[in-house]
Amino acid sequence: MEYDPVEIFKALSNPSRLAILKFIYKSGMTGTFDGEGPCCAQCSCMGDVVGKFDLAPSTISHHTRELVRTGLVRVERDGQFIRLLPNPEALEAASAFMNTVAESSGDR
Amino acid sequence: MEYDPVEIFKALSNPSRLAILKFIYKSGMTGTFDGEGPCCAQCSCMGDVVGKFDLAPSTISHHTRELVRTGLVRVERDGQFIRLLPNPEALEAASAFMNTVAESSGDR
DNA sequence: TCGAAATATCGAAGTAATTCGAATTATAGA
DNA sequence: TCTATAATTCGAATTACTTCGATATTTCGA
Repeated sequence: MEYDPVEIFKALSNPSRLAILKFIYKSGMTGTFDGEGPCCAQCSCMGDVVGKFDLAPSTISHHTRELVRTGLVRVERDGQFIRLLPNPEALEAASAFMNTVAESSGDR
Repeated sequence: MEYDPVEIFKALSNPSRLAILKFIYKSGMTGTFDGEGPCCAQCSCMGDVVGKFDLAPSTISHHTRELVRTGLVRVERDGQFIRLLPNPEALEAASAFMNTVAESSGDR
């Protein structure tokens, strides 16, 4: 998959969405369901995010869709639940883009 | 100076503003006036940017102000001209922030 | 000091983003 | 199959962003 830096920056430029992203990333990336959490112990699902933030479920869903659309987050259906998984590759791609611009200034 | 990642991401999330930033960065960062360009040969001034993009001067001015406000660009007055200088430190700060989030996922 | 050039500020129009509540779809389990 | 739970979609209200043209400010040079 290829990542669009502008779309990634836009996704990260909203404080709510950035907080949601950080929460999903902290929740881990193994994606292994073991039945210990509402959906799993190594990742978060929609309900976890809804419970964590003071935002309507529809708003969480909208922000999450943006995170998925830009590649920052991946989803897996797990029965009733939607597992949200970090995709650090997208962040790394945007970070690399920034470094390229920084270096184009002659900063070495 | 400290940099606000969210404000930097917002500044980078507009295609016009990102293009202006890239132009300023490519124009260099020495900030040494030698009289060879409209304002200088190692950097760009407002007029250079206005001449490069198909946007009204007031729009360029507004975007530049955002870039300066977030720390991505520095300005120096040079007589009639305003020199625009890259500040890669701000980009590096935002890039480092992204890497921290990426690493919080367990990606090592 | 006066005019021209560079840049900034202001106000307005159009567009996009954020958020919500209500209604809808999808799935698991009784 | 019916119900409860999880999540999404839709429509609307509010706010923010982008861009412009017109006007104002700053500075150089005649």
